[in-house]
Amino acid sequence: MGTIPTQEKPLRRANSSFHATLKDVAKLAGVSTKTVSRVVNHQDEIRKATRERVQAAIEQLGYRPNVLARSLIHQRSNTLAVVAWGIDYFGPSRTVVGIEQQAHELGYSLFLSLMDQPDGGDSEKILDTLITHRVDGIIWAVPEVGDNRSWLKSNPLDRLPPIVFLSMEARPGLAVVAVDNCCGAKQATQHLIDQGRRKIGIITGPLTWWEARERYTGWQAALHQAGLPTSSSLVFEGEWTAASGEQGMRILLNQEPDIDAVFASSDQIALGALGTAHRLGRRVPQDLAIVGYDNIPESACFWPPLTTVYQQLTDVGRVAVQTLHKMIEANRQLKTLEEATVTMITPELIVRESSLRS
Amino acid sequence: MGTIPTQEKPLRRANSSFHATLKDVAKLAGVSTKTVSRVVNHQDEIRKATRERVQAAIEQLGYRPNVLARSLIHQRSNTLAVVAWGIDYFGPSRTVVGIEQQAHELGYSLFLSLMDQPDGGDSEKILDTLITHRVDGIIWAVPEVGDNRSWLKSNPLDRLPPIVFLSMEARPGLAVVAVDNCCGAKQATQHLIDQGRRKIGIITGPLTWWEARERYTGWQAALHQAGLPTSSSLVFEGEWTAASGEQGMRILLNQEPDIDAVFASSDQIALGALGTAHRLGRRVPQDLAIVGYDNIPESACFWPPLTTVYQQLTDVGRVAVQTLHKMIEANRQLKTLEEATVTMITPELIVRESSLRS
DNA sequence: CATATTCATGACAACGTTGTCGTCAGCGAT
DNA sequence: ATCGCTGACGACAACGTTGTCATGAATATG
Repeated sequence: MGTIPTQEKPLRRANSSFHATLKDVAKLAGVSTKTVSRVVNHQDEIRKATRERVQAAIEQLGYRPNVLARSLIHQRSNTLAVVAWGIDYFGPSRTVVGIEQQAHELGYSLFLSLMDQPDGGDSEKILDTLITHRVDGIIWAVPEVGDNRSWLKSNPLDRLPPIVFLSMEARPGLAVVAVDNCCGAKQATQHLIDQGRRKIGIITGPLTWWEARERYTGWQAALHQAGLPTSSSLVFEGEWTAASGEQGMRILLNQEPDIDAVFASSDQIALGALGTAHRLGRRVPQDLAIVGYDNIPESACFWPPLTTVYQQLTDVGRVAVQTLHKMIEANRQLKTLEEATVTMITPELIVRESSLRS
Repeated sequence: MGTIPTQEKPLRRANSSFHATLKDVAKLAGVSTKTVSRVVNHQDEIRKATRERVQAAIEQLGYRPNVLARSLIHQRSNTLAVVAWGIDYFGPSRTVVGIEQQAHELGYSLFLSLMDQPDGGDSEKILDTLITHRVDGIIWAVPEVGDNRSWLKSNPLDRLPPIVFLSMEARPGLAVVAVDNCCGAKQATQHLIDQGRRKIGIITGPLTWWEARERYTGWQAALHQAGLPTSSSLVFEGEWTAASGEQGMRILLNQEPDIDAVFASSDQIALGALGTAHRLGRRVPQDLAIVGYDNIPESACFWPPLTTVYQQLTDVGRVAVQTLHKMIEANRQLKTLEEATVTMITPELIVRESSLRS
C-alpha cells in the first residue's frame, strides 16, 4: 500500500547504524503508528491480516523500538546503576555479577559507574550523571571507608532515586545489604579456639574500612568469650594485600614468638602470612594455624589449603537488587516500604588444612 | 513572574523522586523553556540578570536535565555498553575497569551486560536490548571460545552500532583489540630456555579458547626455534584453574619425569602446579622452573614468587574505548574509518624466583 | 530622527514513543 | 429501518528536550 515512498528520504546512510521508526514501519505496512505500536507491545486485538503485515514490515526494516522515547513517556527507564569501587578485586566483582544477574532477570538494564578512590570524592558527580539518566534505582557498592558517606548529609534523600547500600553500618532510613563480617570473623576465631589454639593473633585490613573493623570486633568477641587475651601485641593493622600479610606475620612472630594461630582478614593477607611462616620455618598448621577470609578460588590450592570464611557475595548482589526493586515499586505506588530494609547475610566457615591440628 | 502557580499541580509526591522539568524552572524564573535550556547548556549570550534568576530557580527546584529527552533529539545517547563474561576473574575485571575509566573520561555512560556462559547463546538477546537502548557503541569483551562468534554471520553488521571486539582472532572488517598471547607465551618460554632449561612442558587452558591456543602456539614457536622438543607428552590441556594445574603437573611429571620446566597458561594453573611440585618433592626453581601467565597480584607472594607474563589489560580496555570512539565519530560524519582497526598489545615478562636457576 | 544592526529572548516543531479518545464498519436486536 | 454495541483502527497530544526561526528591544549608524 505504501504510496511509492521509496525515494522520499533518499539517503539512509549505508554504513552507519540507521534506525527505522514506528513511522517507517507504519508507512510500509500502510497502517498508523499506533497500530504498529500495538503489535510491538502485544496490546489489544489486532486482525491477523494486519498483524502479519506489520510484522513483515518490522522484519524487513529491522525495526527495534527506542526505549528512550518509551522511558520518556512512562517516566521510568527500566534501568539501574551500580556505583562500585574495586571491581578488579575478588569480592566486589562477585557482588557486581550478582547484581547484574538479578537486574537482568527483573528486566532492568544496568549502568556501571566506578569510583577512582573509595574516598567518595566523585560521589556527587556520579549521582548527578545517574539522575540525569533517570535511573530507577542505585546500588551503592562502594565499601564504607572513612567518612566516604558524607555526601549523604548534604544531599536531600528525597531528590535521589531509591538507593541500596552494600557493606556498610546500618543507618536508620537507609536500605542496607551486607555480610555479617563480625560473625564471620567470630566463627573463624572460634574455630581456632576449638582446635586448641590459645594465642591467636590477627592481621586486620585498614581500620578505616568498616568491614575491617567488624572483622576485628568479631575476633575480639570470640577471644573475650573464651577468656583469651586480645592484647595489642597480637594485632597488626595491614592493608588487604599479600605483601602486608608477609610483613604482619613477621611482626607478630617477633612480638609474640609463641603465637599459635593467626586470623588473617583476607585470603591475600593469609597468603602472605603463609609465605612468611614458611620462610621462618614455622610449620602450618602444626606450629601455627592460619585462617583467611573471602574464599578466593586460589585459597583451596594454597600450601597448605586455606581455612577461610566464605561470603555469598553473589547473593548480596541479588538481594540488594531485589530490595531495590521493591523500593521502586513501593515508591511508584506512593507507599512507603515499611519492612526491614537491612539485610545481613551470614557467612560460612570453610575448613581446610591450614587450621587443623592433625 | 510565576502567576501564583503554587496550587496548580497540588501533589508532587513527597517521598518518590520527583523531577523538575525545564517548564517548571521556566515558570518559576518567568522565562521561556528555551532560555532555561540555554543557561543549562551554556549556549549563546544571556543577560546576567536572567541567567542568575534561572540559576536560582534551577537550584531551588533541584533541576537536573533529562538526558533521555536529549538523546532522543540528538540521535545519540552518549552511552556505551560492555558485553562481558567472567568479570569475577582477574583478567576480564581489569579490562572492564579500563573500559569504564576511558568511557567516563570521554563523557560516555556505560551499560554492563554479562553473559551467563561464554558460549554466546545470549548474544542476540543482549544485542537487541542494547540496540533498543540506542547505545552509541559496544565493546564485546567476551573471550573467543569455540564458535561463540557465530552470531556475527547471521547479523548484518550495518544494522548494529559500532563494535570493538576484545581477545579474538583478527577478522577482516572487524575492529579488534587484543593482547598478543602468542608473543607473551613465547617470551615466557624463551626465558626458560635462556635459563638453560631443556625439557619444557606446558599446561594449557581449554583449547576451545583462542587465547589458550595462542599461548600454546607461542610455546611451540619458541621451542621449535631453539630446536627443542614439543612432543605431546609435554602438553597437558587443562582448565584455567588451580585444581587443573595440580592435576596437570602430576600427569606431566608422570609422563616425563625429567621435565625441568613448565609453562603454566595462567597464574592459577601455576599455583596448582607449584602445589603438586612441593608435594612430590621437586624443588622450585632448582629442580623445576615454573612460569605463569597473568600476573595476578597474589603471584608475587606465591612460594616461591612466580615468574609470569603481565598483560596491560586496563590498557586493552582503554584502547578499545578509544577505538570505538573514533569509529562512532567517523560514522557520524559518514566517513569510513580507514586506519588499522586491529590493535595488538605486547605483554611483558615479569621475572621472579620461580624460574631462576640461582 | 529614521534606519540598520545587534542582542536577548520566545514560539513552535521535532525527536520516537504511548495514552486517550474518537471514528467507522459490521452486526444483532428491536 | 433504527438503534446500540462491539471490534479494529487512527488522530492527536504528551513525555522533556533542543534546533530553527521570528520577534522586539536596545544600540549603533547615517
